[in-house]
Amino acid sequence: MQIPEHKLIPYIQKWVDLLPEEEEKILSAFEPVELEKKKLVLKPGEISKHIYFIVKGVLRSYFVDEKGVEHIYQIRLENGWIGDLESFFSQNPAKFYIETLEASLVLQISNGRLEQLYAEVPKLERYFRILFQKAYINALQRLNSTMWTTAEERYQDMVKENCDILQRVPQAYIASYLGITPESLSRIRKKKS
Amino acid sequence: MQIPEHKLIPYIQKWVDLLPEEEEKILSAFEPVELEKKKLVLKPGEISKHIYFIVKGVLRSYFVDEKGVEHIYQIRLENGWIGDLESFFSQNPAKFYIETLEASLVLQISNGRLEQLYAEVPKLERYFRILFQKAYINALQRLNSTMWTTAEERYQDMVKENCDILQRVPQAYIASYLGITPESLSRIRKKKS
DNA sequence: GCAAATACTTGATGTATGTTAAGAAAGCTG
DNA sequence: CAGCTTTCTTAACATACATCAAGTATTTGC
Repeated sequence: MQIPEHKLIPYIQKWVDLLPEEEEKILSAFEPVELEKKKLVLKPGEISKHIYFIVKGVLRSYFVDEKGVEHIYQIRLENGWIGDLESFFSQNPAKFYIETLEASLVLQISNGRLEQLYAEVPKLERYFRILFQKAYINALQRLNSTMWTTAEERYQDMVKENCDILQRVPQAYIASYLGITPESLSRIRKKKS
Repeated sequence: MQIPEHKLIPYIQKWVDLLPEEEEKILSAFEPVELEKKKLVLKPGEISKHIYFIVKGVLRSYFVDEKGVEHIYQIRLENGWIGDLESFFSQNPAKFYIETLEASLVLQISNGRLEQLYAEVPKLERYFRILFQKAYINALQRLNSTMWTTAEERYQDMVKENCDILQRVPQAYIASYLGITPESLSRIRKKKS
């Protein structure tokens, strides 16, 4: 399959300069995959084989608690990465589902191939170091706001940032992502207007 | 100052193999600093100059909200890293305080020196890539438990893990770290016994 | 070893958000 | 566009945790 147009390389170049041959090596390590809407690419108990760079579409990761309630912990759009990192890097059974919310196109890479790629293009360690650094800082900020602000403030922040997610995913998913019930989010939205 | 005994190198070697000369380069980049108890090493508004590897002692990072309430978001012990990463890496004004809770000994490194060290010892990119990867996975787990379990469960989990923090820091700090008030933690503890 | 400061506990009451249940609105599909 | 399904809203009531206020225990400094 011809790799469709995407921004993987520009997004890496934001942080590290690549030689043409390095770009080549990176591109050939990723495999494009088209996914229909509502497609599960990972289920709890499986060993996560891939992480995914999203070229087009929306994916979420979530788990289901003992009562059968879904809890979404990530929603990612174009040019974002998604995966169950714990399972992918440690090759332990996954704890999460990963699923498309729209028909999507992703570039996937396996754990083994990524390790090989690190050896071929050491600069990539730097790229992923910076990526995880930023992801970590982000996760801590989200943790702070979850612990120390109301759901209402968290929702208003999302609105203020004009977050694309709001336009693209059902409200119940946004509620779960914010850590509240759909009923609560509905009430919050009512209050504002 | 002679560098006191510490486990920085063994902790790095857990993830990457170092040549003797690489160990040398790393060691010479870090500066040991002794800190008294309750010493602030960073205040909001300052640009964070260093990150710290803790040889001995306990440090916390926290912020103070508009009402003057402290919110602790990290407590770190021996062989852990602490810093305001956002400020350190972006050289933006810090949002957090960082403070010792005991007399402590840390190894500090500046942003510029760390970049230089990455150039001298590229393997370090790999070490920090893995470190941030794990920190990120951890932060997401903490986020999950904060959103979707009760404070009581979170506290009991800490007890079950036999977390060293419980023995070493005042209860009010643990409450804040768990995202609740000291009064609530006191009641949770009462219930159990 | 005593006073003062700090840390922890307890109780009464308030509030944000959850739960349950039902109905209204919107989106799909033939 | 009719009917079915999914999503969203609304209301009454429940609950975990916060807040405020006071009292008790523990630590610290002289």
